[in-house]
Amino acid sequence: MTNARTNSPGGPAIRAVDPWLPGNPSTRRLHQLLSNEERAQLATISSIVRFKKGEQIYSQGERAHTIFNIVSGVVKAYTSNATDHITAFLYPQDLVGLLEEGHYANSAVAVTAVTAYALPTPALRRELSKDAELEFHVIAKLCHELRQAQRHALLLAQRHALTKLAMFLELQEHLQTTGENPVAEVYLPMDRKDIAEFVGMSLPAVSRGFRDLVARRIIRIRDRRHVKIVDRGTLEQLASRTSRYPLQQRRTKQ
Amino acid sequence: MTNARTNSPGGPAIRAVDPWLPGNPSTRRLHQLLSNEERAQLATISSIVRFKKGEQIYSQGERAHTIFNIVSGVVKAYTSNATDHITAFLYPQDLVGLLEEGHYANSAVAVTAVTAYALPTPALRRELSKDAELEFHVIAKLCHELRQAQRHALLLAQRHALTKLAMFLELQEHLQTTGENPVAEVYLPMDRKDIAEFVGMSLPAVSRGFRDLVARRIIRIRDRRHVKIVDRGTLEQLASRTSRYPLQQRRTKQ
DNA sequence: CGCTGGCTTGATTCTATTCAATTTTCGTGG
DNA sequence: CCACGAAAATTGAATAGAATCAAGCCAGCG
Repeated sequence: MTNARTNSPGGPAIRAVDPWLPGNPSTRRLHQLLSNEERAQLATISSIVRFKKGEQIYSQGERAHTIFNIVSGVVKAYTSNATDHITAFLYPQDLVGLLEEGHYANSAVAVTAVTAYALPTPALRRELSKDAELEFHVIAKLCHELRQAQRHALLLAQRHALTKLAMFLELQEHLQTTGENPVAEVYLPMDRKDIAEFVGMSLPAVSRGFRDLVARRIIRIRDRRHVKIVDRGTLEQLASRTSRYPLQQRRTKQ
Repeated sequence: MTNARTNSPGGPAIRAVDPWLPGNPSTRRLHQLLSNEERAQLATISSIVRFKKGEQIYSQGERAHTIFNIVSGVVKAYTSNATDHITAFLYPQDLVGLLEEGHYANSAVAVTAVTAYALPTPALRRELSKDAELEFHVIAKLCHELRQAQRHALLLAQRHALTKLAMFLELQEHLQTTGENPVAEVYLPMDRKDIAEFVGMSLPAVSRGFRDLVARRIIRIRDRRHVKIVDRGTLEQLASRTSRYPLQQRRTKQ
């Protein structure tokens, strides 16, 4: 881990859907929540750190002094409790380093080369307590991550390999969509094993899944890490495939 | 929904593990985070609401004006997107009513009779912006819910019915543990179908799962909703059963 | 007392896991 | 730059386990 006490392009940034006031549920837009002033303010207490591909960022249970804010690159967060399980893939403008009583609640590894701001928790706390607006932004981000985790859970609850993979691709695409343009290709920085651990299936099943999606002309694979969605209609249909035992309507008294 | 503008026993309360300063990872204690003053303060902007068993509390996509803080009873949060899927069971001192751009991000139904504080979001925002400490507590609670969601995901990623059920029982037991005493019996307020939707298996599979746990003398079932854990050792072993394809160790450069 | 809804159980089918063998990719050193 | 070796990914065949469909059971309630 390289550590250089430099303030750099703009300062920390947080990307999320604002839970509070705004608009209509279909337009769900990701915003950069911090103002330039806030970013500058946070920059004063943060330092830039770099990690090589595959490098450990922190480990579960370690004393936590730092929260990270990704500038570039991709990080995976995982728990190695029983079966290895990837909790989330984290992209630029995400916060990494969830705490639990002053210790990290999961582990994190750089999937690609990563640049990040390191925010010392005590200084961060101090900064937050000075600025309610800033604190709101953190709350917004946490709500966002919570929803994200719930979508992940929804994915894991699916029973068909293709459904899971379809949802996975849509998730990744969504994460990579900045602003308007709906990226031509989904970029998959992680390897197949990581995907398997994220979607909760075996590695061969992931492999077969991709093969089948290609065979059915739903996606095209340029290269292990670049997937083009050819037939979005069918993909969405797969992703929301409803086939679960008792589809008897649920009652709602009153 | 009965609505009575009364301030009542103590005011809103939040239960969570404090992410920040404290202690050691094994002791992980759930605290009541709000001081009496804070609770009183929140009580002034909140009203008490009651829901009957089975009553809808809010629905996904609705304009959200209110966040709920459970006083007594149990709530289930779910998405009905594709396959029905229960996101979480919520207990007293939890916050319900996750927002996304001013709309509810999921639906909620009372599993038992429920009493809750209704906190109007604008007033809540105002109150929060006046009090940084209070805001910290909300952040702490969100971190807690996030971890909770990740545990749920870990459960869903398991492939064996018994493993899922074992984890489920431990989760519920943990939620019901107040303070020191490790409750004699786990109380399951939800029906088998709810459990099925939470753990991501079919209803018959849940039924068989419980039957097998009983047959193997790991639990005892007094009544549909009261389960006693007899052989905690084996249960934990099941819950952390490691059987997943390529258990080759993962490398970590540097 | 019989009905209803939640729950259990049985038989079959389906799909992903597993184990194993093979191919491809990629990084490294000659 | 190419050749090699190791890691990643793919593929095949057999198996295990849960979903599904369907029938029966039990408890609570009018």
